Amino acid sequence: MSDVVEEIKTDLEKALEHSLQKARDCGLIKFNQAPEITVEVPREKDHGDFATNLAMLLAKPARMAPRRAAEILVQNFSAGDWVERVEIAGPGFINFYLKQGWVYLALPRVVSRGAQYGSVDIGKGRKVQVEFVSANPTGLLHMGNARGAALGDSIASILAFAGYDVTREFYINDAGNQIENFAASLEARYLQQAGKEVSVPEEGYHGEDIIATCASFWEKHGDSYLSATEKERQEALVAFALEEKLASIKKVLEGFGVVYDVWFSEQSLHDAGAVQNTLEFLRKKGHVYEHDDALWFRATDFGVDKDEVLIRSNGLPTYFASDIAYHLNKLQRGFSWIINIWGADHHGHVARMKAAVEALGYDPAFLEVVIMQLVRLYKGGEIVRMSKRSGQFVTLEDLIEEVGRDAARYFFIMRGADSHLDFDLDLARSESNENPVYYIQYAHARICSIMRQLVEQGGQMPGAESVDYNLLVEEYELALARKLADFPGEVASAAAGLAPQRIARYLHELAGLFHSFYNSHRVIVPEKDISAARLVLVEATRITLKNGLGLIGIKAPERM
RNA sequence: GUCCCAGUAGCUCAGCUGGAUAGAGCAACGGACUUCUAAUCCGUAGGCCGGGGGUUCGAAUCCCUCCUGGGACGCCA
Repeated sequence: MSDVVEEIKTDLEKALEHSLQKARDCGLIKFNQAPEITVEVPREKDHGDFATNLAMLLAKPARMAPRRAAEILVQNFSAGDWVERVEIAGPGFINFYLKQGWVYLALPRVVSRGAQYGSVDIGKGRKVQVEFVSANPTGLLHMGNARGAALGDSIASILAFAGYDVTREFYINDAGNQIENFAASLEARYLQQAGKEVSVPEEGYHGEDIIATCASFWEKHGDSYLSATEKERQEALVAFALEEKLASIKKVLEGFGVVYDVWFSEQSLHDAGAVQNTLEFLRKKGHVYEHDDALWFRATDFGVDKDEVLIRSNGLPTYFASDIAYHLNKLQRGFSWIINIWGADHHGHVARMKAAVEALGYDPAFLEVVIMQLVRLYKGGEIVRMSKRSGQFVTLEDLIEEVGRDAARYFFIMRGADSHLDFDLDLARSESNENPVYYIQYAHARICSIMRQLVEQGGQMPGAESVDYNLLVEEYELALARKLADFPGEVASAAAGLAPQRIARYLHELAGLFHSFYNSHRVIVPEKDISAARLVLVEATRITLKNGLGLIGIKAPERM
């Protein structure tokens, strides 16, 4: 247990429970059912270190004025080691004021847990899968994919740190309609390469990357596929292009700090007969029907407003059909929490997919879809228009090139998934005080600099257990230590809410407290004892900053 | 028309599983480098939390309704 805040909360809750029981036994207070006892950290510092609203919750069942209930509770309250005084305030809050040193309980724990500080076990090893990006392997990664990558990867890291058994997965849409389209586009470019007058289909892929792909195909195979059948030619082109595209996507994502555990091919589901088997299963369960030569899923049975086509009248299964097979596959692999990160343009798909999960005989709550709102790119104060048709858009690769991996990742996760993101390229690129990423990294670099200074002066890091923390009495020292103690709780909240932006905000606040401290006090001072205590304080800060930055995939530089 | 997301300081947004006096960054203004990194700090100013109703001891937070902006509503994915 490294969460000092949680420990004290629990202790206080237990003490309150005893107090309540005692008061009831003495007949001072009467009620049928005890309200839930919770201790919270008040927003206002003046309201103590911890507080409870128990007396107010008690007012109704005990038929008693809340302040009176509070008085009884306080009179029967036996304080633990750290409680200095208890006060009743406002409408009936009970505020607990702790002895100053309690915040320093966290420091030796941070140091001893090191890279593990902040990890919690709310997951208890539960198997969770996070599927994200899953971009069409027919093109380049765009800003939407980039946001999905940053969000999905950070969520996965946070869940892993919170005790879940996490699998990161990329679903490769290498089957269906868009592959037909892809094939036709590739073929057109190939034939153009051979000097023929062919145009890329209207609905095809017009990007320049396709031309480049065809050029490398031409280099390898020359005109040997001119005489082949259309089918052979297209298959060869598609196989070649998919391999090249996937390798490139993988490489770019790795450059963005995103590494997957599983790359799952949609085509493999068709090859294994999984799509057919899934449809057969649904048919047996009576969830499908035929209409207008197509096969439909009766989503309306599960409260969805429209049914959905599984097999088109031309005999080809829809994307939805293979997606159901894919989700069945996920469930069969033992994931009891499946998180999909989807763009807002797919939100209509959510209810249907949940209905499908239910139709398959699983709890639809197993499936959680994080819908992220779209990204608008700004440059020079104006929106940068992205258009697939013209092949003109900013790719993830361009973005990393232009603003750097760390700034890009920070900007994508500093807002909640459900808020529309205006990505200001100029701001992200600026290496100035306008850029919050550097603010956090700078705090880390500054601490590293202190450590270098320490070594240069022949000093060394004191043992965290041997330090007298009571020497840390300055306001900034207390605030910093208090903030460090919050980290495990922040990780738990971020995991529960799938909210990496909480980590970003936390780190920004932590860095801010450090900078304030740094500007008012020196760490390495002639008084050895104070120096030792401060060294542990900043070392604990460094560890926490590094761990937190790791969760959102941002580097913690030692120098800047 | 139906559904989803958003509406909080001049700008971009936190806070939204209900708590006490609503926060941060940027922008504005005034200060701080002979010191372990000034990519920093200190201070000032800035608000009918879109409008209206309701639930509650208590609402930015929950419910209803209206307004505004974005998105989705295909035998595309």
